[in-house]
Amino acid sequence: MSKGHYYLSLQKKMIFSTLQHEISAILNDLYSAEIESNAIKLEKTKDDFEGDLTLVVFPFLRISKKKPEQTAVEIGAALKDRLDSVDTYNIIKGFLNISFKESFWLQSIADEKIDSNYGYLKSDTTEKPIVLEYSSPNTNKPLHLGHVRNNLLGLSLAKVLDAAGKNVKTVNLINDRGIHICKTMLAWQKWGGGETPETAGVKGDHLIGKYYVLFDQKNKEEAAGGEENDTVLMKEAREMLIKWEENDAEVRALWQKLNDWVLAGFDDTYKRMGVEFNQLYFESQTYLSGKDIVLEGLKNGVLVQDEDQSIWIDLTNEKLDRKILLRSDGTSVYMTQDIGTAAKRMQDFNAYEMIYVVGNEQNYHFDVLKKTLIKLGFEWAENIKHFSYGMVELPEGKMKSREGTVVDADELMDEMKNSAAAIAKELGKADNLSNEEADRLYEMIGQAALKYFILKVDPKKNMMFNPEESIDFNGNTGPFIQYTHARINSLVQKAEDLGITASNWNTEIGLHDLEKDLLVLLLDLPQEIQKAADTLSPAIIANYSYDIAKAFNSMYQELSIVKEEDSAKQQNRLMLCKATQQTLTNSMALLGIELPERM
RNA sequence: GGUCUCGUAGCUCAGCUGGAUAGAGCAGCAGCCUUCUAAGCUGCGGGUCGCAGGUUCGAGUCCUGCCGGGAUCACCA
Repeated sequence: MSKGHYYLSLQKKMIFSTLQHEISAILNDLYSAEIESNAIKLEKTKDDFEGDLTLVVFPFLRISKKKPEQTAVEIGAALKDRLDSVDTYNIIKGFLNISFKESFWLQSIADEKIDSNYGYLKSDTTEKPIVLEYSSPNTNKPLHLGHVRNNLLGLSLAKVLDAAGKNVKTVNLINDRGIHICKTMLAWQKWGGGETPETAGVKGDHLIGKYYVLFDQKNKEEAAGGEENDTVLMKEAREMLIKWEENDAEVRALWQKLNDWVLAGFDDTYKRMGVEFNQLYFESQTYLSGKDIVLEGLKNGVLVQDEDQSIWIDLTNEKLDRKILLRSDGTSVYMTQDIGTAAKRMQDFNAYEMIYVVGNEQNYHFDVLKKTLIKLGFEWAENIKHFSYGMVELPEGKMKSREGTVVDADELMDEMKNSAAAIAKELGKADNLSNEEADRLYEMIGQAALKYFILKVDPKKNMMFNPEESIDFNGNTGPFIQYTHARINSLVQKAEDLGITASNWNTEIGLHDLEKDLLVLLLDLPQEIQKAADTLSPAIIANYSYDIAKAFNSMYQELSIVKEEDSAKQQNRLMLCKATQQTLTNSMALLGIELPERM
């Protein structure tokens, strides 16, 4: 299913399928062998060799019964004979490198409409949606670097899937209840002195985070090295939780007030990152769900009950373990809740597929969840996908809230912005900008730096976040791509000022190698989006964008537009610049990154 | 201990699902701004792809074993 041709854009598809078809016919002609045309593999020719596409002939030696070189010569000659678009070919060992005519490439890009929709498929909203859950924070502390990776991945995945023509719905399940909230409530009540985000002058989530830490400190003091669960404070917190569950008016009011502060704080952070959801779920409303399903499963004999009345699923035959679903006292656990919310969400959206963006430390949990749901008879659970991403590590090791090594999301974004401002001032980039324009620009650059730094890494892998490297805006970074865009913008502007305009490609003239490299790359956007959607990897888009920026800058360095004397060439070059600008805009938008006109 | 996962240049990462001489960025060194933005471009140095076997025309990529790092295996969430 994931054959090479599967990912291709219309243009590339035509090139590939035509070639495959012709090669298949040639093999039949020359060696009377029947080979399915889509079984013929073509790949991009490596940079070190001349050519556009390469056919590896080794697999055909069995049917040609000839040496690799000779087989390649025969196929190459026949191909040139049959296809007008083929310019030349060369053979190195068993590799047949095929070059197309420049006019063919120019015609290919002329046939693509490179506008703000280039590369994007229209989403079919009548299709059953893919429901994408991400973020899913606890309301007892502000968002940190780990959440940032989650949020950025979720944000980008939603855009990538949408661009690939999927109907995507995003949801956020907010963990707003439980013992951790009661701890902060208690701490605020005891030592807060009525402090609010307004009086304290801090965001609500940060204020609450302070009390969560304070509770921990006070509790440690009380325990004095002993059992931290046996303190009076912990007892009070547990009592508060019980009151909460009993709907005690006073406790509920306090809980509501503090949660609202936190959620308002999250909203600011989300807005700044560009994170949005189609629907929010709150655990305070869903935490009881799942129980009915479990009891039903027990009745059906899918689940087992121990002597102490606790209910379990036995997955030892699935290479997993036994897992508890209802405690002996009849209360539910995390898994129970997840079973319930999955079923609810399935109903709410009539989902085709449900994707959970959750860190890889929960691989086992989702394995169990999925298999349990399937055993319980929910066929749709086959379409549950745990998008498991790696942890973010710091140079000094893992983030530990107790050791104060947690990187706060808001502070991080501020630092990125400040770095952008400092560098811009040093380089004199902002001299002609108003204060507001400059401020917007620094924010845009800071965001790009952070987002790109995190999204360019394969999501499955653990990644290292080095603060010093993250504020380096040279090389393979978001600001580098933004800079490329700003350069093009300025260039196009300049050309227009000089009366140089272009709205069509001249397909019958020559192309410089540097122009052709860029042009061919631009034609890849649709297939890169498909690939990113299929593999759920924004990193593919990031690396592709970088390749474009690099190819452009190389060309920019060598070839001038305003000085070009051949006006047909000049127009093509201008067209190429505009196409590059648009392609970069479209690809970076999938990462939630905006590109400035100037910088 | 069981299961999963990762190991590519000094550092951070790519490597198109098995193809050619393994590539970028950062860091280091050397060049390029009176000419479209030098947050740029060009070049140099830097590798036993953790180790050992296997599969085949061909392995960084697939299989097995070992070494090393990480995660997970709660009547926590």
